[in-house]
Amino acid sequence: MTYDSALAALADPTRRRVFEQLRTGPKSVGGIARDMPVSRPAVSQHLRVLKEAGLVRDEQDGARRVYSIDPRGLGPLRRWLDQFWDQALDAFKAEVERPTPSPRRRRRS
Amino acid sequence: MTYDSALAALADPTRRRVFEQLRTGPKSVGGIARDMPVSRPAVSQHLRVLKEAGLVRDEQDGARRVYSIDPRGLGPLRRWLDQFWDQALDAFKAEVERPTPSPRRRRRS
DNA sequence: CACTATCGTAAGTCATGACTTACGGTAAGT
DNA sequence: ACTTACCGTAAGTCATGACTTACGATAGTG
Repeated sequence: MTYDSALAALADPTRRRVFEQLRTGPKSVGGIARDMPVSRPAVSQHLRVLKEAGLVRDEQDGARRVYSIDPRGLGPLRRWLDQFWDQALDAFKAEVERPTPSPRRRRRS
Repeated sequence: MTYDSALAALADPTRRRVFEQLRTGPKSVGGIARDMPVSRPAVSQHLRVLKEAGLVRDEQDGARRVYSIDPRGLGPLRRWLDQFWDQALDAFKAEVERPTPSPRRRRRS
């Protein structure tokens, strides 16, 4: 739900690959696992983490279960990153534009 | 350097807290560790990971070592997130607005 | 020089989590 | 009803990594 669970979920490379497979559209569990080097239960577990992080949604379709990206899931992470980016840029700018080299003592040539 | 190392680096809560402490400006290792529940060597190790991910820079200042955020470090992650955001939204939109199975959709926003 | 402050690294411990196989449960086809 | 396809969960294994303490190296101070 928050940006930290999204970060934790997207940190693992395998899980991120699962997530990226949904970028083109909804997909079933078996369809995802077919293009991956891990077992199907592993994919299920990754999807569980992604779902708990609010990044994907699931929908029953007969015997299959179709997963798709929940676009709102990336919102918090995006906002956190943006805010962070702005503040970091400001601090960096202030650091660069500083006229006098340093208020530190000791500088006797 | 790339978005995956940035994701891995920012996934850990403690390391993210170290990173967030630099948001207000440069800080020394001891200064960071003073506001954290872990030891100073732990902070050093976290800073090492952050540095290898290109998220922070370090500068020697006497006996101290001052760390600051490298604004360019968040670039790849931001770009990846944006691209992902757009594509996911398009796929989601096409999925919702589907009166008939539409073939493809190009970017719009 | 002796002493202190600041920091990085090495080594070892320990919990977390990413896999596997095995199993049970539901839906569709014959 | 039987068989097949699809999927989630449980349990167990094993590597990764986040800590700790101990130590050494360097810079400033008296």
